[in-house]
Formats: sequence, C-alpha cells, structure tokens
Amino acid sequence: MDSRFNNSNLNISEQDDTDIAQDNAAESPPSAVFNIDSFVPSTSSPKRSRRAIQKRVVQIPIKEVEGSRVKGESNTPPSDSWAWRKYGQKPIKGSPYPRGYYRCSSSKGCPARKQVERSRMDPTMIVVTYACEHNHPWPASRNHHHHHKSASNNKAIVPAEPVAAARVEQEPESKEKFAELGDGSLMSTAEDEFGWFGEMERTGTTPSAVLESTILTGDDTDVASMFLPMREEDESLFADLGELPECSVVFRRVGMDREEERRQQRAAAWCGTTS
DNA sequence: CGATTTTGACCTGCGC
DNA sequence: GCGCAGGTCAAAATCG
Repeated sequence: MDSRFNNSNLNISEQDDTDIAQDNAAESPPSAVFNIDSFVPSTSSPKRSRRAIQKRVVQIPIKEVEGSRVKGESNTPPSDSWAWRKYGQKPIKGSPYPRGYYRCSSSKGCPARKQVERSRMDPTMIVVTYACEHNHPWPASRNHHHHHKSASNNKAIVPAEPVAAARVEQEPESKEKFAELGDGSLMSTAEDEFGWFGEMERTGTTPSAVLESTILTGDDTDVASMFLPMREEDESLFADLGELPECSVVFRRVGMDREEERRQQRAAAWCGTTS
C-alpha cells in the first residue's frame, strides 16, 4: 500500500518485545524476522518492568556511510549528531556481519545506546538501532564544537545522541514473512497510529522507511499515552534523526519498565540536565 | 595524555 | 542442568 515503503531496498520490521514484557508471547514468531532484545541492562528483570524505552531503527545505505575504507568495512556507524563510544562487538548468529554496540558518550550517565550492524538481507544497508528511555530526551550533542570524526580507526562516529531505536533483523530464509510484515500490518499500523510517520516523509527527510513501536510491559495503562502522538521530545528526536542520511529507515519502540528507575533516574538526570 | 576502540571474558535469559 | 546467543565489562592497545 505504501509505495514509499515498498522499496525492496528497505526492509522494515518490527519486533516484539513481548517476550520481555510478558512471559507468554501470544505467538512466538520464529526467530525469523526480527528479534529485539532488550537493550536494557540485565540488571532489570524483564518480567514486569515499567521503564519506558524507545527504540528506533534506522537503515542507511552503505554508500551514504562510505566511511569504511581500509578498516573492515563491516559496519561503520553513520554519523548522527551525538557522540558514541563503542563498548562491544559480537558476531550474530545468522549474519555474516558483526554487530557493534555503542553507548552515548555525550553525557556521563546517558543511558542511550545504539547497535550498528549490516543488514543481512541487504548487505548494502546498515541498520542502526537506537535505544533510550522514553521520557528523557537525548543529551545535547556534545560534538557541537568539533564535528569531525574520530579518526581513530576510520570510524566516523560523531557524537550522536541517542534516540530510541529498535533493531531490525531479517532472516535469509524467511524473507517472505518479513515481506509480509513490512508490507502490511506493520506499516499500516504505523501510519494509523502515528501521524508523524507521514510527516516524516513530507518533511523531506525522505527516509526509506520509518517504524515505530511501543513496547509495554506489564501495564497497558500507559500504553495509551505512549501511543499517542509524539511529544516535543519526540519531535526533537525526529528532528535529529532528520540529520541522518537520506534513505534511512527508522523504527521506534517504546517500552515501559517499573523498577530500575533508580539507575535511570540518575541517567536521566544526566541526560536531561543537558550538562 | 586523554578519549576511544579492540577483544576476550563474563553474565543472563532462553530453549532443550 | 547445559549450552547457545546476545549483551556488557574491562584491560590493553590506539588514535589524535
């Protein structure tokens, strides 16, 4: 239906965090499509938590990122407007490409994280998953001053701020499923539920695709609020996203947690403070 | 010299 | 209970 999202180049998928939120997943989709793991530190028990987490997935053509020259052209995180510090990398089971884990370095306790990996389906695409708390805005980009990439290794990561993201994964074998998802349910849902979805396109950002999802855990009370249109914060987030390379796909996920606020509060404080 | 990346070890959730 | 996957930590190495 949405020709815009119909590009075979883009793949958008949504994952169910149901697992995280609830033990019984109505249907556990085969590992096929996407799996979103909780970005949340294991410290928090996945069972009933209330922390809200936003996740956004962005797909960017490697071309745009062409930062990989000598290094391992595996996954070069596209530069956004925030600062990130890589804290890990792991090979992913069905994918020939590793996944890099980044943490926001704009502000000290910033909880924002992001994962960067090459799309299995489209090796030409880089999938970036941003994750952050729903309630707190990303820290101000600290790289405002110097915005050159850290040349440490050829990596071009400019300070970026965390947004929230979801990770997109695709299975080589279950492309069909994927297609279905991307095509219909998901997309429509997005459109219906979120007006911004459409706006984004208009904005001229021309992202390949955008997806937003809300993850609820335990309570549905907040669900409503979460689903509602985005707030200022969200907007800003998007604005930031606008900086992303053209054809990018953005997904967003929101989840809620309950305990663990402590940690987050701290973090939030940091980020929110905009130190 | 400080900020980051690299990389293997460690930890946790999940499925069998 | 064990092993697999995925995510994070931490120490050493690098970059600027």
